[in-house]
Amino acid sequence: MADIARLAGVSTATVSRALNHSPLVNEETRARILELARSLKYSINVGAQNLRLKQNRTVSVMFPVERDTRQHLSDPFLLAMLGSLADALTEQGFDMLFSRIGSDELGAAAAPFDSGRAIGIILIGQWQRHEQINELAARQVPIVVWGAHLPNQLYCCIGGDNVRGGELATEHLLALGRRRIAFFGDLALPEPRQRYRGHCAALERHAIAVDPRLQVPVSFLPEGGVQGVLEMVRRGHAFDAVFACSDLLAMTAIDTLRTHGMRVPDDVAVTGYDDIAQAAVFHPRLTTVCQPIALAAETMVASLLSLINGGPVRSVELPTKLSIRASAGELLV
Amino acid sequence: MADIARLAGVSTATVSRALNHSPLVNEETRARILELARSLKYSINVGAQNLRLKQNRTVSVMFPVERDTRQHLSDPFLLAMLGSLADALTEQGFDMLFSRIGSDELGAAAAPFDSGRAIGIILIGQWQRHEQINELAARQVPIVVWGAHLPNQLYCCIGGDNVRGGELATEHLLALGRRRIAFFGDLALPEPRQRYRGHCAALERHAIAVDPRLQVPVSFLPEGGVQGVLEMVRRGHAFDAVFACSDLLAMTAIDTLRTHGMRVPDDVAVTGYDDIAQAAVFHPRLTTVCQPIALAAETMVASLLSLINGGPVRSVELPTKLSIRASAGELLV
DNA sequence: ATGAAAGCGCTAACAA
DNA sequence: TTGTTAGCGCTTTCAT
Repeated sequence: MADIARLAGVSTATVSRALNHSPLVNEETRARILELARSLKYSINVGAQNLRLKQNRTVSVMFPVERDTRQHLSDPFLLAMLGSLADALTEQGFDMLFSRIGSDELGAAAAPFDSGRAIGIILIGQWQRHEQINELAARQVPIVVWGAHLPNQLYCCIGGDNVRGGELATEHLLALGRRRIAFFGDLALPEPRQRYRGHCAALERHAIAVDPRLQVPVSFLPEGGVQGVLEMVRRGHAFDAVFACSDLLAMTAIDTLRTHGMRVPDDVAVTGYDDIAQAAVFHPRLTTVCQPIALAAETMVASLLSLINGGPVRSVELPTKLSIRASAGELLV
Repeated sequence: MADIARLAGVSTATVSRALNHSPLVNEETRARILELARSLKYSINVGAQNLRLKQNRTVSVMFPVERDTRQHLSDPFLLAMLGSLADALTEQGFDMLFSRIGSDELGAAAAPFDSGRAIGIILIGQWQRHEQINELAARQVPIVVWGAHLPNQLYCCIGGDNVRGGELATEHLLALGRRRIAFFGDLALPEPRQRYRGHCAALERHAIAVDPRLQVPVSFLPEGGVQGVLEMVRRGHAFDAVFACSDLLAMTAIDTLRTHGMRVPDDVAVTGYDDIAQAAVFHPRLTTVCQPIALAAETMVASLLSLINGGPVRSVELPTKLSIRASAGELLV
C-alpha cells in the first residue's frame, strides 16, 4: 500500500480510501490508484485490516476424529456436510477454516475463536463431550453443534429428529413383516441412543419385546457394518432385519451379509440412515432415513451468525423422512 | 495481553516473553503470568502476531466447482482428498482455509495468497484452465495443483499416472475378452484425455481399432453415469464393457445398466477409477484404478512447503495400480 | 530480568 | 479532497 501511495504521489490514507470506494476521493486520483493496484496485483492485507477494524469474516469448522482408531474422515455423510457448509459460508461471504480435532480434546475446539482467527465455531458431532461443549458455551464462545438435543444443553444444537428417524425406519420394517430387527449403533453416542429410543417405541407400539441380544454396539467407521454382522452371526441369534445407524454401515453390512450367504432384502431387510447420494445407486438401493444436509448446513450457518450478532438462537430439530427403496423389501400397496 | 500485564504488574513485553517461553524471564514472574493467562482463558491473537512476525501458518485449499451446473461437491474421491489434505496439513502444523471457486474464475485462485491470508495455494483440479494457472505460477504465487501433467507446465502438478491407469483398466477388460469398450469421460478435461490415450494405446497393442462411437463425453457429476448409458442405448451401438473415469460414474452407470436389464459383469463389464472406499462394498464390487489419496495429499503438502521455502520442486506422477474385484468379471488364473 | 519504544499494514478521526 | 496522526495486538531491539 505504501508502494502504491508513493507511485501515485498520494498518502496511504488516500489509497486506503480509494480501495474502499470512499466517496471522499477525487475521481481522477481514484482511477490512478485503482489502475496502479491492478497492475501491481495488489490486494489489501486482510490480517492487518482485521486487526485495525476488529472484524473477521472467518468461521472455524471443527471435525472431531476418534483418536485411538486414527480413523480418517471417511463417512460420505460428514464429507457432504462439509461441502454444504462450505457452500453456505461462501454464500454469506465467510471463509472457512477447517480443522480436525481429537474427539477427546473437544475442550480445545474454541482455540480458533480464542486466538482471534475465527468469529465462531461450527462443530460437527458432539460425541460424548456434552459437558465440555457446555463449558464452551458458558464461556460465551459462539458455537453451533451438529448433534442430538440433550437435556441441559447450553449450546445451540442443530440435528435431525433422531427419535422420529428411529421410529420411521422401524415402523417400515415392521410393516414389511420383520420382527427380529438387529440394531447397529453405539448407544454411548447421543444420536444412536435417540434413534434406538424411537426404534424401541415403535416395537412397543406393536407389542414386540425389545431384545437386547439384537442390539450391537458398533462405531461409525466403515468396519462397523462388518463387525455388526459378524457379531450377530457369532451370537447365533436369529434376525430378519438390520437397522444401521448410517448408510456407510448399511453398505458394509449388506456386503458382509452377502458374503455370508444371506440375501438382502429376502433373508435380511436393511435400512440405513442419512440418505447419502450413493444410497440411491447402491444395490439393492438403500431404504434409509433422510437427513437434509443442505438445510442442515444453512441452518447451522444462519444460527451461528445470529448468535454472533446477539440475535435469538434456538436449537433446531430438522424434519426427517424415510426414503423408501429396495433394501428393506418392497412395500405392497 | 495488556490486561494480563496490568494484573501481573509487569509490562506487555514481559508477558509476551513469558508466553513465548523466552529464557529471559524470571521463573516466578513467568509462573504468575502463565497462571493468569490460563485463568483468563487468554490466547495470543494470531492475526496480530502474524502481522508483527510477517509469518503465517495457513494454507488455502481451493475446490473448483462447475458454475453453470451449480454442482455441489459430491464426488467422494474429491471429498476424501480434502480429508487427507486436512490430515496432512494438521500434521505439519498448518491451518487449512477451505474455499469453493467457480471453475471459470481460477484466475482468482490466488486471492487468499495475495491478501496475505495464506502462504500458499493447493488447487484440486485444473479443469481447462491450464493457462490461467500458468499465469499464477509465473507471478510467483506458491501453488500446487492436483491434475494431469501437461506440456509447458510452469506450476507444480501432482497427479496420478493417467495414461498408465487407462492402459491398466483397458488391458484388464481385454484380458477378460471384452472387445467393445465404451469410454465414459470428457476429453476436454486433461485427466480423462490422458486416460483415453492409455485406453487407445492398449487397444492398438491388441490390434483393435478405436471406435469413436464408443466414446461418450460425460461430466464427473453423478448423472454422468446415467447419461453415458442412456447415450449408448440411444446410439444403439453394441458394447460389452464400460470404462468409467470415476467410481461415482461407474456406480451410477451400473445402476442404470441394471435398470435397462443389462447384467454386470455378465452382459457389460465395468471398471471405475479412483478406488474410493465404497468401491469395495458396492455390488458387484468395483474393479477400479487405484489413486493413492493419502499419498497424494502428503505429496501436495510437502511440495507446497518446499516451494515456499525456495526448495526444489518437481511435478510428480504418482504410481497407479488396478484393484481387481468383481465388476469387470473374474480373471481365471 | 524488565521496560520503553518502534513498527508490522491498515483505517478513521481530525485538521487543513 | 487530501494528509497527519494515532492505534488495532503483538514482538523485539535497545536501554536500564
